[in-house]
Amino acid sequence: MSEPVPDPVHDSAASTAPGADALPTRLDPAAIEGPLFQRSLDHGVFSRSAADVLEGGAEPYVIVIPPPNVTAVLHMGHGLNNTVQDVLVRWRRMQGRAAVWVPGTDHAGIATQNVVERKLAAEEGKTRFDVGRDEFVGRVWDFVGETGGSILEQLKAIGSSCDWDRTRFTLDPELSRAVREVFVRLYEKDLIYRGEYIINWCPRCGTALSNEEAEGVETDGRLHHLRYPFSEDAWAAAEAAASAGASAIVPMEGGGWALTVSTTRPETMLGDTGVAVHPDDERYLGLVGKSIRLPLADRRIPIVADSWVDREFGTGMVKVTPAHDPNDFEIAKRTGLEILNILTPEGAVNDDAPEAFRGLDRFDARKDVVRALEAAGLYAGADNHRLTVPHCYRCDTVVEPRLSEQWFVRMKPLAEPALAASRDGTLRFHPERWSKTYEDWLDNIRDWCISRQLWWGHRIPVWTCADCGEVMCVRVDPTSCSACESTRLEQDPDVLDTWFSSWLWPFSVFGWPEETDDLKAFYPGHTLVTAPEILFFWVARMVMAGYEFMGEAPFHDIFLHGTVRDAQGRKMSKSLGNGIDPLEVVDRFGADALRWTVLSMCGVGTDIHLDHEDLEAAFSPGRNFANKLWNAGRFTLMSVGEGDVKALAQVEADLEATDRWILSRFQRATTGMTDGLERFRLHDVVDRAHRFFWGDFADWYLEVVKTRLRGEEGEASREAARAVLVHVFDGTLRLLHPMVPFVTEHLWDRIPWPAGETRPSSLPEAPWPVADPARVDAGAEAGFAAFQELVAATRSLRKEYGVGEGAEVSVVLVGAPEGFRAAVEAEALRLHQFARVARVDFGAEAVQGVGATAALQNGTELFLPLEGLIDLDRERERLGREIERLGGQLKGAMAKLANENFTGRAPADVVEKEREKADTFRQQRDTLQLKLDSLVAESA
RNA sequence: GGGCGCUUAGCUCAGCCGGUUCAGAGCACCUGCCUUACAAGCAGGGGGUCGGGGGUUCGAAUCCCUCAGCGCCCA
Repeated sequence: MSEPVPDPVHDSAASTAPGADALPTRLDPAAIEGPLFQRSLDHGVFSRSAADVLEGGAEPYVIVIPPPNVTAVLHMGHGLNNTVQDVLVRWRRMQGRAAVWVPGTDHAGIATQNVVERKLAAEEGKTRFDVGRDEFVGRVWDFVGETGGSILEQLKAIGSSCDWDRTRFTLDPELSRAVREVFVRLYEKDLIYRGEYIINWCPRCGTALSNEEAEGVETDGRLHHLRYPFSEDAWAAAEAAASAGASAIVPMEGGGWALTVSTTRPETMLGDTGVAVHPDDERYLGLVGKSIRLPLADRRIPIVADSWVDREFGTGMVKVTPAHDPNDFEIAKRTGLEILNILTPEGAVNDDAPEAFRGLDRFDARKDVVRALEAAGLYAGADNHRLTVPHCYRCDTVVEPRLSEQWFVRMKPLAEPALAASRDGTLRFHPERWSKTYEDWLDNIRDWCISRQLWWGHRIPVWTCADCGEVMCVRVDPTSCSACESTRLEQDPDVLDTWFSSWLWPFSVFGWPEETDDLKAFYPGHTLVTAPEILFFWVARMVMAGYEFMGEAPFHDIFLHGTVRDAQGRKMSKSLGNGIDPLEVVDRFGADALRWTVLSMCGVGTDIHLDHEDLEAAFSPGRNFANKLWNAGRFTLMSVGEGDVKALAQVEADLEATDRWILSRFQRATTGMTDGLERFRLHDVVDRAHRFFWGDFADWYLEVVKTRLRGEEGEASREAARAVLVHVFDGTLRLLHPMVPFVTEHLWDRIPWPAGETRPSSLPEAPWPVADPARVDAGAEAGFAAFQELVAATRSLRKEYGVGEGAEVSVVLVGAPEGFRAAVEAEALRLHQFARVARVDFGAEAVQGVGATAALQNGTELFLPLEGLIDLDRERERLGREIERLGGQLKGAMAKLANENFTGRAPADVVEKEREKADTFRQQRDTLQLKLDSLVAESA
């Protein structure tokens, strides 16, 4: 059930009398959020055109969304990421910027293909090869058409104010054209090349991966020691080496000698084509050039020297498997060793290996090889060994290093400007420390393997002529060979890494390579918001692409937020089942609650812990805040009432001290929050908002004006209070709107407006407050702080001695400074309201009699006569404790002031402050000491 | 092995360039309140020698060194 959303400005038929009419006592987010969001969409509040910038002169503010996978389901990581972006965008929009937040999705090659392959297997028992490439790709499109992009709808539920008309998909024709253009340009510049190298291969996905996609996982493994017998011609050299102390060389039982090599992957020995030692390793010098007989395979392989070998590791001799290890591959290239691939693409032993092992999965082969070596007396045991094993980042299968022909991007030239941008401050990371990680990666950049043996993605635009072998990389599909005009052309079957399209996102979404108005208006963008996990995958590469194709960085501020974890600190994941569904949170607590909760935990560089088993505990702070705001709004609207409200300027003369106080506090909140947003300190922003709205506005100001609003203090006072209330509440809603957009907008719609003042079209379009220095009133703040202290001290004493909350008391203030006395007299009514003080007396000397005493900061003795209620011993004890505490403070301050080093070296204002502190401590202590003395005297 | 970060109240975290009554918030806890905006609330309260040690300084939770524990990234 949703109540109709009044729309005083856009909808001429709407009620012309906004107000608190029948707001329920509790906020019902489900009733307001959907309709409000729809209204903003209907009025195009989130949309900006290039003309706004190019013709209207608006200053742009651009964020491109980290595109979620097209098949993804919204999780809390998205919830956090998009809340942060939305806060920034809504804030800048209110500041008058042409704010454009571009949404969209990523085709996610491997992930999406996996989903459809599994579906195909489950529903029809078929593989993609059974249905064929065209049919399969068609089915992926069908699947994406049905469920793809639903994550974008889910983003709307949390209030994401994207420019939804600009929604893009990395496989859209325009974006695909950008990918193709980039490929051809880089190819023409010789920055893309094809070559045979060891790449990371996922046997389950059946494709190459980039280095970044192979995630190292620390694993407890075994380091196996294998014995390779020397060929007969090497026995003499082996014996010499052994007697020279080479412990890795041992005599064989049946005669002859063997060496020892160590490996964590024994099955790879089937593909060994050599053994390497360090050229400077004197132990093995005589062996280089000799050969061994590779067990099981019964091949003769040479011993070579290569300086890559680490003399200290293991025996200092390493087996060389060029087709299955990147370092070994390099050794082989340098030393001319043969390259022998012994694994199939699925990770099983192939027919180039000894027959006994063919067809075995790599892990079974590992066991069998060990067994066979054992049987041959060539296994020398194993040690426990901790190692890092690469896993496929999509399916977690152990990645196999594999020799294969793939396409690569030469990264070094692209990395240079991206590196310089960080070093010279063009790019600013928040938190700053990530710049180091970014720079380190770019500094040690390696070429990027971009081809994937998949069907879902951008197909590599390279054709080979079957007749003459000509290779063509072209922007438009060729029909005949450019060299021999043959029409027998074959396109490279592979597709490109998904990141090869997302690295273009900041400009491809605006129509590049066309020179569009959008591109002119909205490139470069401003802020990128993401998690550190994709710093290399995406952020660094976007910067590179930005410089290469647009000549400048795609954004300048990079905000990296933490990871959402469960209560035990584990990353939320499907497999652990510890995830939180943001939509469930929205249903139960509202989008505002979700947003506020997440933001309040968004400390700089910290992860966010949420208990998936107790959503109530996790999200109640946000819900409670939104509800508090709701109720403060209800009260404000009800007490301001229906009649005309004056503008602040009209009640200037009638402003009271508390009005000046809240206005001053509001200026400080505005300054603080704006500053926090500029510095990406969202936790601070939330904290300041909370302190101002709840601590100042709701707890004190709303209470203070109650009697005035009821007209108990005259019409002028009432009108001033109403004007201030409306003014400050309007400003408060504006300050809070980026964080909690729904509850603020619902309330703001109902605020009465002073006649003659222009009302903004809607809260999302209302100008962000700018602090007015003229309204900062230190005197009013100090005065009200003293009043608050008096109230708190009185309440505390009342509680301490169990005075019932309803019971009235009188207080005596002894030694009150003149200004304070006047202020207290002026606020007598409020003192009654806050602390049930029925009567205040002022005295010059300590009052005799039974009661409780506290010393205020200005030295005033607060005395609460409590005849019959007070326990004198308790009061003496309490005063003693207080005196002792103050004495300690005083002693500390005095010691500092007595220290010439302090008075001489510390800044004058610090010394002065210390002097004031000492005076205050002394005054407070003396006040209480006098009181204690009199109590002691009395009981004596 | 290299790099980055963390360790502050029972829990999650603030505390930015060293100096606001010997450290703050939320949650949790204790006590009292359904006071006509709000019990998703109000009022009051307990709880921390800021991981250990050393140093710089007039002054350190804050800067430096070191040790211990934890986490992340890269090889």
